[in-house]
Amino acid sequence: MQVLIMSNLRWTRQRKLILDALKERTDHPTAEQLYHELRARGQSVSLATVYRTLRALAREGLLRELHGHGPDRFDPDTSPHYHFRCRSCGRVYDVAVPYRTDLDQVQVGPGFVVTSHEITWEGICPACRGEGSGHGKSG
Amino acid sequence: MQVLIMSNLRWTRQRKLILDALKERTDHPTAEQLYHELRARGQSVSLATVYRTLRALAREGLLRELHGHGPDRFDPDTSPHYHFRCRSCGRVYDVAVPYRTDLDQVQVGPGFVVTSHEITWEGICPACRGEGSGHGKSG
DNA sequence: GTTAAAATGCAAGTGCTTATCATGAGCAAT
DNA sequence: ATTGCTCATGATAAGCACTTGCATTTTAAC
Ligand SMILES: [Mn+2]
Ligand SMILES: [Mn+2]
Ligand SMILES: [Zn+2]
Ligand SMILES: [Zn+2]
Repeated sequence: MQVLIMSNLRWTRQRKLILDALKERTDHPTAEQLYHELRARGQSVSLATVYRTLRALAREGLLRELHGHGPDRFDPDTSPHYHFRCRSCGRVYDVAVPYRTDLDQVQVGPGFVVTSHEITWEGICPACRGEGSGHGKSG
Repeated sequence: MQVLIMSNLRWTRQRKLILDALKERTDHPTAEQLYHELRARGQSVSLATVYRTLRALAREGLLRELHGHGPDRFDPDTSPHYHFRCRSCGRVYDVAVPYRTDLDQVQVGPGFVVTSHEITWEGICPACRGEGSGHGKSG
């Protein structure tokens, strides 16, 4: 199945594996988490390739990169939506608040060109609430 | 002059210098930028101390840390407000959009505790618009 | 001034990510 | 199916952005 029709990327075994593994998840994993997931399944992929692939697929618009506190995370959902970040475990969750198109029209100031906006909530996630005093890093 | 009345931090020469240097700026500098600024003024401060001081003062609520793409940045303004990040130079600017207190009341989901939110716009800043094809790192 | 606790500078260490480069695999034309 | 060009991968080194350990000051309280 040809998925990279519009791109000039080759559809390799590793890229299939990595993109599939990401699509199975809704917790916005880090490159390293994806790497461990694949190894656990007995699939052989190098960490460098995981990073390279994720960046490449992001450039092609097939996934989205999230930056913030700690290592970068990756999102298989490229549609506009917002996030919650747990300041205990770092996990990122989708937030079901409607996307505000009007915020992309905001005039930041003279000479500024706005291309996007994002809203991120911070706090503690359910997984960390029920974890003693929770200073976990599980996610 | 005792500024750290409420805190248990000692008011050292380095901390004065670092906080003053930060307060003079509105571009949310990185630790390294502050470090170079101070050196340029002939003030002797180590990079480790700049980092330690900024983290310590942030913990005390005297300044704010900003995370995102690239190195952490620091903001002398601790009041609630939003930011614009230039994806060319990385500089961060304040955005004069009124703070939405209601967004801190958003129910992310069952078991989630929200402590704050932030909105960040992305795009190109005026400094980078007028820079040829601008792929600068000046900020 | 003495003194105990805390801060600094230097250098080494860590975590995340990218670069290098020899080898292997995808893809299109034979 | 084979060839050949080009791009991708794996292994590992290097790079960047911090962080930490520790001996040596400094601070601030007596
Ligand atoms: Mn998402
Ligand atoms: Mn600000
Ligand atoms: Zn959590
Ligand atoms: Zn800029």
